[in-house]
Amino acid sequence: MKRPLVILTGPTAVGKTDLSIQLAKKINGAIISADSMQVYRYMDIGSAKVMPAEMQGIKHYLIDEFLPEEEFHVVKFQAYAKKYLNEIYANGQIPIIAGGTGFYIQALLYDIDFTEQACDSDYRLTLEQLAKEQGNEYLHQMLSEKDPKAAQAIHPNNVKRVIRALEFYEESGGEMISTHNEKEQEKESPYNFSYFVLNDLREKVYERIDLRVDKMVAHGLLAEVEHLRELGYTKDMVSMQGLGYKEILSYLAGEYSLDEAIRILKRDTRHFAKRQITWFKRERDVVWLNKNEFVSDDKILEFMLQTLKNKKII
RNA sequence: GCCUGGUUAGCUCAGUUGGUAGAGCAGAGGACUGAAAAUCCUCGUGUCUCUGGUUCGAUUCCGGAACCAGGCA
Repeated sequence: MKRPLVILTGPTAVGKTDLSIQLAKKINGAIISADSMQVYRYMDIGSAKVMPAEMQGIKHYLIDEFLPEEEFHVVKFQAYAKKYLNEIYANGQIPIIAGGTGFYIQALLYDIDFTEQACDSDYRLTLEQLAKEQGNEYLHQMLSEKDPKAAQAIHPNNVKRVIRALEFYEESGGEMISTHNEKEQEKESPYNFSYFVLNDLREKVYERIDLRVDKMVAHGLLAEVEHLRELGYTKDMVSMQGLGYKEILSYLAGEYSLDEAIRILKRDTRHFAKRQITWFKRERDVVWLNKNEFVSDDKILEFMLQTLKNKKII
């Protein structure tokens, strides 16, 4: 018998947080956040983090669990989420994965195999150096010789991904990432799940993003970023590459005006929302919740509950 | 009222020595399996303000009109 799992995701600023809490209250759920930025402490405003006051007594995991200088990534997410999942099942509750990081959700839902590999950062650094000195094509050529399929799939300019493929080959002792991915792609989920994607008309999503950025600024985004800077956090850290942090950091460094920083932040957040939607479109077995097709938020919740009952998740 | 400059893609503007046009931004689509709020790829037909004239042919040259900006009164 597969264990139950509820997923609630969607593009940034559609209203996932509130709905996830409403749902958790109805089904005796506990929430695991699938958000690559809300895991970090001190990053509240810019990440639009769920604050304790909003939680209404619902237990939230993977919020505020890491420091901004720590590296968080899919593999860690998967490991922690699996651990918390067991805890939630043991409590007789239903887990709700809520958050907008599609890659994290995928890793957990299909239990993708990230084989233990020594994180040999020396090799990565060497490759990065090579790319800089010899050019992207050179690195891509290297990949062609080791894993032609991967080379075909990855654009030469996508250096990050070319490096990862080479790294994989090196550290797995000659296994190709392309065949590994093919295998993983065919996996079936070990869970009895419902994958909800909350969405709205594009223009509405964009409007809400613009509004939310203005609110963030009004509520002290600048002070928050200044504080992080004082604590010694810099732009090269993964956490500081989050939307709202990198732009304000650039502004504080004098790279451009505040107005410009805000303009760029809004624009890049819109682009991000679009990418999220693209990701979810590609995922299998997704249930879309288009806000414009419901008369009220209550109806969305009702629909979700019905879907969960039909699938015998609740 | 006069003078000067402008009016070209949703926006900012290039450009065509006369053969119906192209960048940036915005926008759209896509990829993604140990950085994912990251990283990367693809996509540009629009009464070239209107109206006369010259011309085989005008968005491009000439005249007039309208609107916008600045200057002078």
